[in-house]
Amino acid sequence: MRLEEELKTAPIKDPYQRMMLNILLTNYWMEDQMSAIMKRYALSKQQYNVLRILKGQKGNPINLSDIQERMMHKRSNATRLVEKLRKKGLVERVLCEENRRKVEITITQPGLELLKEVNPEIEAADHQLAQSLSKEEAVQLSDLLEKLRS
Amino acid sequence: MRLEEELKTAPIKDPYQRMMLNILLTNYWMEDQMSAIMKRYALSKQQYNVLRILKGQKGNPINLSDIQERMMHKRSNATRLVEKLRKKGLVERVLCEENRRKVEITITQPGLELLKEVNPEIEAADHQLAQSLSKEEAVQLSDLLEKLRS
DNA sequence: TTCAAAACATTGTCTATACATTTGTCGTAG
DNA sequence: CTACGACAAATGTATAGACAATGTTTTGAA
Repeated sequence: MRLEEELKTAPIKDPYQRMMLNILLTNYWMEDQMSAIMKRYALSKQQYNVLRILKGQKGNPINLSDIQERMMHKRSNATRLVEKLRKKGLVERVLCEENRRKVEITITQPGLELLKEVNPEIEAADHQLAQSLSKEEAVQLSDLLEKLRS
Repeated sequence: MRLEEELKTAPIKDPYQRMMLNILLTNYWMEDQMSAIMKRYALSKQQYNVLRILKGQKGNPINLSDIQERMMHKRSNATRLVEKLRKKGLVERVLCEENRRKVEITITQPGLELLKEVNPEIEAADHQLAQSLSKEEAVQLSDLLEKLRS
């Protein structure tokens, strides 16, 4: 949907500024949809993000600062995020013995099972949201975004 | 920059999910940069957003629910946002006499002057951030995003 | 005419985020 | 061996955001 129409604003002439606003708006649009799913599982998007990172570890523990590095929102507080996941029994914290400054985090069985439930829904939502684009267009969009960030 | 490299994750095969993550990541990347500018003017991104909407009104007042409708973050709290801007003297609130449920908001002279200072910086930042894309690519990216949201 | 519903805005509360500071641990130069 | 800087995590605090509940004013149908 056309940016100006959606924001009910006058035409934005500068193509770069228009692109930036389009990215912001699309992001909000996506988060709107996604948060509906997350909410049903009582996960914030950051919590889901962390769980996915842990799953990507395939059983290997990872410490807090490495989690933080892999999160999108670098500024959010990994300690408290993980603590919330721990209280729900989705992750485990173990003090690292070799280097006691570090804390190793692993996903638990219940955490894995939760992901097994949530992931297909997310994937379905991704497809549903993206239904107006072909696969080729999706690839093209990724390419442009990656070029933008380069 | 390649998504997987940036998130230090295994290859994401599904092109739609990859695109979605790319949008999220690009958005974070942009907000990171933008918030640096906003902070120097002590404006949150939503506050800036509201000021821009008001400026787009060209002096005509607009009420709170119309502001909310034009904001990207529909869920944020227009009352409190505007109240913060009012405390800084950037906007004015007048109770609408014809329909006393409404409150009319207008941008003040200091508000306009602040925008006159901030906008060029934002525009410059937009261009600087987007320097790796041609104008044509920026247009193409906007088109794809708008098609995605259609 | 009246009153229930709708429209607008405000307020309250809980959680998330940003940012700075503090605490505990390690490595190493002197 | 020890003092200091760097590192990793935890904590404190202020602000923003989400969401529900509430308070007014207007509207429109019975």
